[in-house]
Amino acid sequence: MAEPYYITTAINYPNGRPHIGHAYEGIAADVIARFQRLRGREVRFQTGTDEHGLKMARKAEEQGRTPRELADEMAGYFRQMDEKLNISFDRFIRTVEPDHHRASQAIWQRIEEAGDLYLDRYEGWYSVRDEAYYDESELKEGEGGHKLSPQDTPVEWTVEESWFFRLSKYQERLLALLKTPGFLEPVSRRNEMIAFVEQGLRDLSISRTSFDWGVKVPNSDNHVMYVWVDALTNYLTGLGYPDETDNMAKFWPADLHLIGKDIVRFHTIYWPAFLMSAGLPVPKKVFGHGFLLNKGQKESKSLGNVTDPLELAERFGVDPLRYFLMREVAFGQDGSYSPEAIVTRANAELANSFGNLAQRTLSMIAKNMDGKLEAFERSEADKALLAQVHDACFEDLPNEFEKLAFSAGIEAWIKVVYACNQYVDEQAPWTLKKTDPERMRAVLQTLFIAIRDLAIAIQPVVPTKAGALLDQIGIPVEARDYSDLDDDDAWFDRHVRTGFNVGKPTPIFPRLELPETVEEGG
RNA sequence: CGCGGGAUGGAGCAGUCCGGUAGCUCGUCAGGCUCAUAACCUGAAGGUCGUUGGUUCAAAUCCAACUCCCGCAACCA
Repeated sequence: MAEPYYITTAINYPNGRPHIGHAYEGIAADVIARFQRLRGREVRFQTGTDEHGLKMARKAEEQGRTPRELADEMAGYFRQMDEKLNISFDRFIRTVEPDHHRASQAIWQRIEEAGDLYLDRYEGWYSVRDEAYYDESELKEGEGGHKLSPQDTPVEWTVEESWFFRLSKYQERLLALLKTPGFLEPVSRRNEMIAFVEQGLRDLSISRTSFDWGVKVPNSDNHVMYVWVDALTNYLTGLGYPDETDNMAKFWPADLHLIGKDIVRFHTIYWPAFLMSAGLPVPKKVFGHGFLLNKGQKESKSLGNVTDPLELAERFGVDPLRYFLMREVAFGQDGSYSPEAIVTRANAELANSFGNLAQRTLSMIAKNMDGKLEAFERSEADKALLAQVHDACFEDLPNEFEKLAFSAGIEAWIKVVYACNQYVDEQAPWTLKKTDPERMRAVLQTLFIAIRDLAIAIQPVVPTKAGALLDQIGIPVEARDYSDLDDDDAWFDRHVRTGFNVGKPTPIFPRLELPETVEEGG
């Protein structure tokens, strides 16, 4: 029975179009999902959009339309991006969907039944932008005597009736959870959250009466839920909560919530507390990845350096873009990207090293062996190379990916690609062709085996291209799992027996051109 | 005393948690090969790992202090 694996991205707030950060998170989650599938696990992968809240309501108002109209349009862009980037989600959830309202209300009621809610009046300085209240002592004096939040956002004195969640009650349990190795990664984020909890937790205001674009609080119709209560619940909605579905039994608690570093607090403090209160298990792991910087600068509309991820995918190809993002940046840390960097990385590793390895090998087989494979004797050098390839593909890359160290995993993989090219050079099959054709065939077939392993291993990162290569070398779709890497080349014997023919290859990873540099005007 | 991240050969980074010959890619220079996507392979030059002090037989890695850079208003992972 396949072991289940449930992974989620944060659901995206669609008050603008998707940007590179959304693409990054989606791609990373997709790589994990595909990786776990190749490991033989039964994967459920959920992503989507978080459409409630004041900011959406205001944005819609500005545009003279209903929040729902805005949400429909924007959610469409996000979904379109996911499809374009080959994000293999099982469910794209929208928080406006009826089952989500039902789930949110259900968890609310559980929390209420646990005695963790109370109605109170909330008076305080509220920042619309932050969607948060601040204590008088936290405020700063802005220009003209206006009060500002610690983030320098304007605050207004607001009085409203609000439901409160007894967050303080869970302080000790949360602390224990945060200290559980592996629950929150990377570790730098963990220390931050522990410090936050140790400061002491205050009860959380979790409903609003000032607007109505959200999930209605049960039996309290003038209240809508604080966006985070409803947003976080999406992870349960998709499994059928509150019904006791097969999916709930199989996939909850989630194996991994993949999120940006800015929302770690919501996922590792509020969310577990809500779950504890509702009597549900907490997620096994939360990972807060870093941000992508555009040549070292954060992207922003005001700087005018916002990149449309679809445009990047269009320009460089989906798989090269995916490869770049996973390879270039140490996952968990901030990273930087630029067209130059994408082109350099993709050309050096995908085109020149891996793509060209496949191309030179397959075309020699096609030309010098009529594309036919045969049983062959392996020399020490052949065995050594294949052992190295096997280790990288079957051990190193999977081990690193399991730790979410994508860059390190791909590095192990590309190292062995280099080793293959080195082997080609040392063996010089073009010379063997004249001096020792049998040996030449052994060399080329050794490479053929290596290429198959390499292509299987890299599938999560470049699924389309790896798939195309595997097609070229005749590996059936059902024989491309990681477990197939360990079949003692039974597949190769099959290939020989069935008389598989290697056709004239076409390059899988063409070199990319650097687009005309557009000089910014002075 | 706001919070956090960073400082490693020309550029971009890994290594720092669990001290022990400083590693990768790009670039540069020299050479090899010609099967292949003007691709591939080999070798070389180039770093007192931000500063100062401490712990240690030994510090990029641990401790203390300091300097500089970048995020933390909006759009926004």
